[in-house]
Amino acid sequence: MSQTTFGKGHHLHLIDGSGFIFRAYHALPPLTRKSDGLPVGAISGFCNMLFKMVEDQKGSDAPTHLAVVFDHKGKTFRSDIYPEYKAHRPPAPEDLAPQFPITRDATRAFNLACIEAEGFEADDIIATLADQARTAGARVTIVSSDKDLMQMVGGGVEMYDAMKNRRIGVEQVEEKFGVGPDRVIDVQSLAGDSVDNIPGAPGIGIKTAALLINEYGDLDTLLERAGEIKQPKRRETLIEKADQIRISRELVTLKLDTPIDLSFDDMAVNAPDPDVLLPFLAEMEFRTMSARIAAKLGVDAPAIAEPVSDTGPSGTATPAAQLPIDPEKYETVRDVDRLNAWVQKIYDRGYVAVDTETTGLNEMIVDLVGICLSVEPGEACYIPLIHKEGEGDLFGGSNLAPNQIPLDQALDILRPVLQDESILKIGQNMKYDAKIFKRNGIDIAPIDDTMLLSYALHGGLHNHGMDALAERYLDHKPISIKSILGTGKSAITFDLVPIDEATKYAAEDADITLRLWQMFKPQLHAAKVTKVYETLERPLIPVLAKMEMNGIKVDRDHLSRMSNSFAQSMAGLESEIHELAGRSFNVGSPKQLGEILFDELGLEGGKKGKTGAYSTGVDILEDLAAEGHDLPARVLDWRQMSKLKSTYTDALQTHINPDTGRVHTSYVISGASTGRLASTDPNLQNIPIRSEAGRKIREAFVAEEGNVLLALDYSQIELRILAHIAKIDNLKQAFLDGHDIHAMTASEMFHVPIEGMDPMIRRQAKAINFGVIYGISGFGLARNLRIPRKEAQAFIDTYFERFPGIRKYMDDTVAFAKEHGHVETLFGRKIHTAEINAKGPHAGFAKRAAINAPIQGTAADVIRRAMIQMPDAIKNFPAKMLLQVHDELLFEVPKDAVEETTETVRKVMENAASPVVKLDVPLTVDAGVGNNWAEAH
DNA sequence: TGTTTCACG
DNA sequence: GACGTACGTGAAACAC
Repeated sequence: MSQTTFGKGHHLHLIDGSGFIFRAYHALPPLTRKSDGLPVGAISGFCNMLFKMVEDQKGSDAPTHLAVVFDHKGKTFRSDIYPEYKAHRPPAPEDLAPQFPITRDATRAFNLACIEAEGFEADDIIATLADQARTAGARVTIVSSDKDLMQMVGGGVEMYDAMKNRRIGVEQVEEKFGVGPDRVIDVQSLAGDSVDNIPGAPGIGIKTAALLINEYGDLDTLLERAGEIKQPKRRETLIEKADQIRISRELVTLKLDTPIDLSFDDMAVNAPDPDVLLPFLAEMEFRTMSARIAAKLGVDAPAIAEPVSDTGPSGTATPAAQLPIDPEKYETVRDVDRLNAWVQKIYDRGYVAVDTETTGLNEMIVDLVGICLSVEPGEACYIPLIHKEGEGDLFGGSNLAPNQIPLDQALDILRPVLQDESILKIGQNMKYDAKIFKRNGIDIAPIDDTMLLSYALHGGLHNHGMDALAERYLDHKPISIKSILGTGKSAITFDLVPIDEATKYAAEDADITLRLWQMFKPQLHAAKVTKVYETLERPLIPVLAKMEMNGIKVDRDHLSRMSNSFAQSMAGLESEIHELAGRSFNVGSPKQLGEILFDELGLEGGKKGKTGAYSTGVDILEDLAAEGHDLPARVLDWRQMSKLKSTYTDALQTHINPDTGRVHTSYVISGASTGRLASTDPNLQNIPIRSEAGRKIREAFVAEEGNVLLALDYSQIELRILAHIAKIDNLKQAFLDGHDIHAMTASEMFHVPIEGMDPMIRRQAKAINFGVIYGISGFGLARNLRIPRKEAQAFIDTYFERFPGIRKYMDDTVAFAKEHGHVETLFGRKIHTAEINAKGPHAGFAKRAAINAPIQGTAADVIRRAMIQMPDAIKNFPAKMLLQVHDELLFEVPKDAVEETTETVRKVMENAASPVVKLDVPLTVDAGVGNNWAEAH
């Protein structure tokens, strides 16, 4: 490619290299070079991003020119203007600093231009180049998410946020700043920036700034005419702080004349030179990346010394993801001979990745369509079993496609190996496949689950679905199921997919699963989460599978009667509401309701929310109702009925399985970052109980004839765990003595006797106790108790005085999170806290989550342990475990076995923490029995 | 598809 | 006095 003159027709990419590095550092788990322990996580992420940029941009939109721009170390000219500029920035983390210079080497190794300039920030260089390129008539894409660069957008310059995969044009800038790119500087000068320590005008944020600029045209005019502003506070601020605002403008204005010693021709895109790039990657010991990039460049991967570590049970596994993923290479197994050959491969290897394909997502209903296997990366097969083809007959049935092994015959061949104790079966979300196999007469065991491996390793960092894992850890985007099945009404089921196409999709899943397993399994030990995975995750799979298949009986008629009654009440309320409003409208629309309440009826309690819509949540409506307004009170009643009807009485009926007559939920083991389970389709963990009307819904959950429902729940488990973890002696003692913990708290705080205590006082103490678990704040407590914020803060201060251990626990936990990037439960479960070092409003959020996680997570671990022991503990009883609701287990038991079951289950639950953790407080369990779930509570 | 509201622990 | 805050979930309806 010959470059003569840079300009029209060219496309320049300017990459914010420093931004890339920080994002890579914070987004990825720490990684060190095996040979000498050099931290290389950020470098690895940086290289991956560079490579991705180069690879992704090969289309017509490809850059013709590209430069990676870095911040130069040391002070910039902005510090001379304003010494406080970025003065509060902490130094880079210790394990990041040594990686900075190497990222420059990496850039050059990829054959990309690398620019930095002393005394200037990367943003200035980017701005200067973008401006010059724009003038020359070229297109420019700035790869960065830094809002300071938004002033450059327009006239052929766009930004691209690589993390969010989002282009930022003039429209997006207007969204963010409320003004066009040409006025961004003005708005920033007024709003300032706490992160960079740009003062701006105190009391004025982006919203107000945009308002002012839009009204007066530009900053100079605004400052000139500041005296005309109506609001006294604003007027004074703008007059008094005019100099400060002008300094802020200097700080936020990017330089368009930064000295740059490269020409555009130096930035022309050229392919990397394998002889330069691969030795660099080898030096970094990036094994997987070297292999992948070598493959892309069409050369052999360099040899890198194998680290001394076990890669799996056989110890001879191919390193994960070394081969490119090529769906064309997978085999379709169509006859018994080939299937037997695969079984032999499995025995030779000792483990196999397995994936089932079905006609849908509901494991209790769907049919098994096919099975995929993989024993080695890149080598996988699909065994189609009941694929259909042709037009089908008049009854909607279709003909079985030819050349498929009959279902039963295939299962008979696979059964021995799938049940073989010496063969490990690996799956992604194995609970699903285990249930499918169980319904087809196969008890698959032993098993490993890549979803749960990832959960144990990376809990809190990201979700653990296969697509996310493949993209993040294998840098591969799997074929989407939507592209195979279509969407919406025209979607088909998997048995209707042509077998050739099905093979590519399905076998790829098994291939990916195997690669993920080869990557994750050896990491458990180093991450110190082997125990977590082996005792809290993996053994839960069969327990939950059994519970879910048990299901719970639901009385359809009861629900149906309630639906009718709710419908009637709602109709009555609706006409009342319309009359009060003076016109008819959709009561279910928060937007319309807000307009009626605040615009048409003129009630107080204005706007909020980022969309600008009125907020009409319970809090607001209750306040209005308390002031004596009828309409909001009626709406609250209507809302409650609408919720109960749509979410429960109506929806639950549709979840009754026609074969079993019962409702089967599905628990997501890796759903909650803390270790809690999540229940879906339907969610049986949020069945109403707090309100009288809602409670009736629990009556529909019933026991089979001759049986009763038995509910056992931990009493105050989170507060007990808090007392233990934070070492609060008087709290511990109260639990040991069996005292009313909220009354005792109130007594300690307000010096009132427990006997004859005012219920209001106890209520407040209770709110504080719960608040502590959630990472208390004056604001939150004030809102919860509906008291002034000052009072709430005073309560909290008193609380911390009386229980100083709590303060220490909170501070220590946040400090631990900041240092390690995660917090831990008493059982060693790690909950990563990626945002903990974030700035701005994010920070408070992350802190509270970090404070809460060890408490909520330890409680979750305890009940997991109880559940895992349960099948063995009750194996001689005719009892069935049906549901888990965070601190409660629900059983279905024949009437005559209730007492012995209760005592056995109670014992297991109360002792579930030991012997691993010896709690200083006893765990106690309350039990209830009844013909339905409401009675059992 | 994202937002709002509300059900639970 | 800038911003927005109790922690963890899932589902349904509305609005775009």
